Amino acid sequence: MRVSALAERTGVPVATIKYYLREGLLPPGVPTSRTQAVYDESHVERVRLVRALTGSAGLSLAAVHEVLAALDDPPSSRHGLLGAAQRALVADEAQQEPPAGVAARRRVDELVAARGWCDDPVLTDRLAAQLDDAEKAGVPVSPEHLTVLAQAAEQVARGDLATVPEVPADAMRQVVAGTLLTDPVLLTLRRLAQQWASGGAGEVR
Amino acid sequence: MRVSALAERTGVPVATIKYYLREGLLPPGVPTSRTQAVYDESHVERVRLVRALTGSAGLSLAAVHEVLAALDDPPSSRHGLLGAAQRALVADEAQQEPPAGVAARRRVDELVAARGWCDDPVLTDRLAAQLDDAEKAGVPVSPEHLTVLAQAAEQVARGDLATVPEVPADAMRQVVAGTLLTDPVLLTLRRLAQQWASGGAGEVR
DNA sequence: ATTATTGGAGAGTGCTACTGTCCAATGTCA
DNA sequence: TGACATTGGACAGTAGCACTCTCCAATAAT
Repeated sequence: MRVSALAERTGVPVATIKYYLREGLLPPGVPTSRTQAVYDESHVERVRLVRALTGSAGLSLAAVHEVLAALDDPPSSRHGLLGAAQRALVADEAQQEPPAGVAARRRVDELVAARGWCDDPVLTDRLAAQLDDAEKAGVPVSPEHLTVLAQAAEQVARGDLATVPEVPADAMRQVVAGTLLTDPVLLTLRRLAQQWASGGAGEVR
Repeated sequence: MRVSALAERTGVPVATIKYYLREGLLPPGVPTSRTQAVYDESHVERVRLVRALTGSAGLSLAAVHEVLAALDDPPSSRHGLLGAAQRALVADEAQQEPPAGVAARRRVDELVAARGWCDDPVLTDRLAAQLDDAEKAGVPVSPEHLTVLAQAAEQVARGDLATVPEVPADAMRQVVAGTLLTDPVLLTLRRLAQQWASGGAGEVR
């Protein structure tokens, strides 16, 4: 398969594929001469993955790059696999957060302790900053509301882990790409469920 | 309060506030002369809301504009309020989705029917497109997984509605801004819960 | 009277994700 | 064999977004 065929299979313009190759998002094809190379199914999948991650998942190409690096270097043991997957997920858009208030920090620490979660500093910092943001915007998150969200998150997480296959490389793909791609799904479901919970069909126009 | 004071109160540069004024994200202050106007607390809140929505919630300024328009025009009756809030939420980033496969469409229809949800065409279309995206990326969402997500979404939605105050304007703010700002919170909680569900502290570095 | 600030307007910036153009080397088909 | 299309590689150009800068005459503060 040459570039034009790859472009046709994926629906992505040749110019864009060349760009992805240059940026290292796509491994080079196998050269058959000085000005020719062939691509295979793995390239098709990779392009589709990139498109899905930048599309509905909304990642930047830089974030996609990190995710792909993690997927290409899966730990051989099953132990530590989820840790690696987590690191890839957590780093996906590591915006440096401002300090985050002390009050928010304490609430997060209490939540983590109450639920018996482990205290990942990156994630808890981020969470504290997000709660701070909401508070500053005049829409504070009540402890009860936060608890409900946390319970739902646990339910989701259990469901996520139930789908993980045995093979490490597949497991990585499933956890990392699966989580990133179902993030928007979860948010859409939330809106649908809000309509349902608010009394349903009558409200919708 | 003049611009410089507003800037100091919110931590946003004067130039940016001028920009927001120009773009209509911030209502003009009350002019006291030809080259002077005063701003009040509502302006401070508005700036903070805009920053929160573009920050952790990740909305574009165009999306923020739509959300603010909805907040500034709350329906007087409690009936239809949630409908209006929903419309604002749903339109927040109305990327026009490609057709979305027939299979995905049917799965969504079945899910909506099974759970007794109402069939908002915009949301169900979006959901179908997202499932399609995941499938094309090689990370299909199993029916069981989707069901788990839907159940969690219902739980979240019930919690969301429990926090809604009586006053329509406040209710709008709470539902619309609250949902948008807790979207990222929910996703962060999901990652924390995944670490917890995967065996916890041992996995984390 | 002097200095700082204001609203308003327009131009300029930096970043991201492409997109277009050009090239000589190579492949494809007549 | 020749005409034409395609390829990899390099670089410049573009569009959109969210600011940011500069300028201005008219105030406001001291």
